[in-house]
Amino acid sequence: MNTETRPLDRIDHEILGALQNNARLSNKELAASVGLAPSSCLERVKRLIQDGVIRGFHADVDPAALGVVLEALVFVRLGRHQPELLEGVWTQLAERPEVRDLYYVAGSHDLVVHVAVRDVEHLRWLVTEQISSRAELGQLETSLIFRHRRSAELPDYAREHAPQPRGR
Amino acid sequence: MNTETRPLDRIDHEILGALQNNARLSNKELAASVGLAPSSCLERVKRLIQDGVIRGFHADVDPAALGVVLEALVFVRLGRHQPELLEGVWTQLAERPEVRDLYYVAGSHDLVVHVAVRDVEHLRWLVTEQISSRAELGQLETSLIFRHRRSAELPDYAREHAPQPRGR
DNA sequence: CGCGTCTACCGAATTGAACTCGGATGAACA
DNA sequence: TGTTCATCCGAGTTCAATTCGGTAGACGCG
Repeated sequence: MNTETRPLDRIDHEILGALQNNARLSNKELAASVGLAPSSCLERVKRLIQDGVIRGFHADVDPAALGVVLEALVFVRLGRHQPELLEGVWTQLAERPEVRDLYYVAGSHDLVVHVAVRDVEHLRWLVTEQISSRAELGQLETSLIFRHRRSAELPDYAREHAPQPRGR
Repeated sequence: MNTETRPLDRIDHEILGALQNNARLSNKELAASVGLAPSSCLERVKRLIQDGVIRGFHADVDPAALGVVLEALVFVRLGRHQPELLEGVWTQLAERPEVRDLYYVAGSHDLVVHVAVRDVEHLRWLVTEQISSRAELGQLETSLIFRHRRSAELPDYAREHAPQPRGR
């Protein structure tokens, strides 16, 4: 997606910024905030979704309300660097509900896994039974998360150089 | 928030699950999927927001469309462990637009910072000028992110033990 | 047990937004 | 300077969101 499509203009970037902060903005409000008629604004939003620029809309829920009392980062070093091995581990980890974020990185670790668990025993089980056994002999380190903050909005480096809106 | 409030029942959990995956579900569809009338469903969603269980709704935008060509994890070890020092570093980092996630963790690192940058030079600048200078002489390691996956939905450990819906 | 209260439910009615569509406008290009 | 085309607008229609009055179980208490 997002291939062979017209570059985003200033208004598109404003729409993306607004929807990252509040995905429930009504189309009417959104249109007003970017200076378009509702019909025109709706067209743009649909196009952004269609083109894959907007991947989805998600509610941000308090983990504590769901019984998540513990989160951790698990740093994994794989034994041998076989691309096929990585693919398998990646897929299996990505499917686990406890995994909130999965990073494949360069450097002294290979994988960084952000997990949300029920309690300490659950964490122990997850790390030893589910991760360690698949990580093929690599080093493994688990760090409890004391505090975590996630930003809603991505930086927009393309905004400044965006072309002027077309049309009338 | 979310203090001194009735525990969530089965239907609340279903609502939370649905909205995490698609925050733009119409209230009518949502109501149908959880087996409530639209008016009753709307009441519940409002209450969940009011109680802070739902913290917000966010569009998930493709970073590439915003000119993000590089992401990295920066592992920071602070020099001395003074709570006040941490507070200052935390706040300053959290305010930087490049920072997508900020973790304060136990273990061999203190801070893990997920950043999204324009290019390599931008990353160098961010790490040396903005992070290193504030980290008070700690060790610092930067790992490029080759691949990243984020799950939309949190695991729900409270769901199974949730009380039955009340009312009629 | 029987009563009162309370909470969550529903459904009808109203408001308002979402969405469609025909026509106009200005930019780009030849 | 004429043609093309994407984007815009606004009126009209459809349909969802929201309000509100009334009801039915659950619960606590006498």
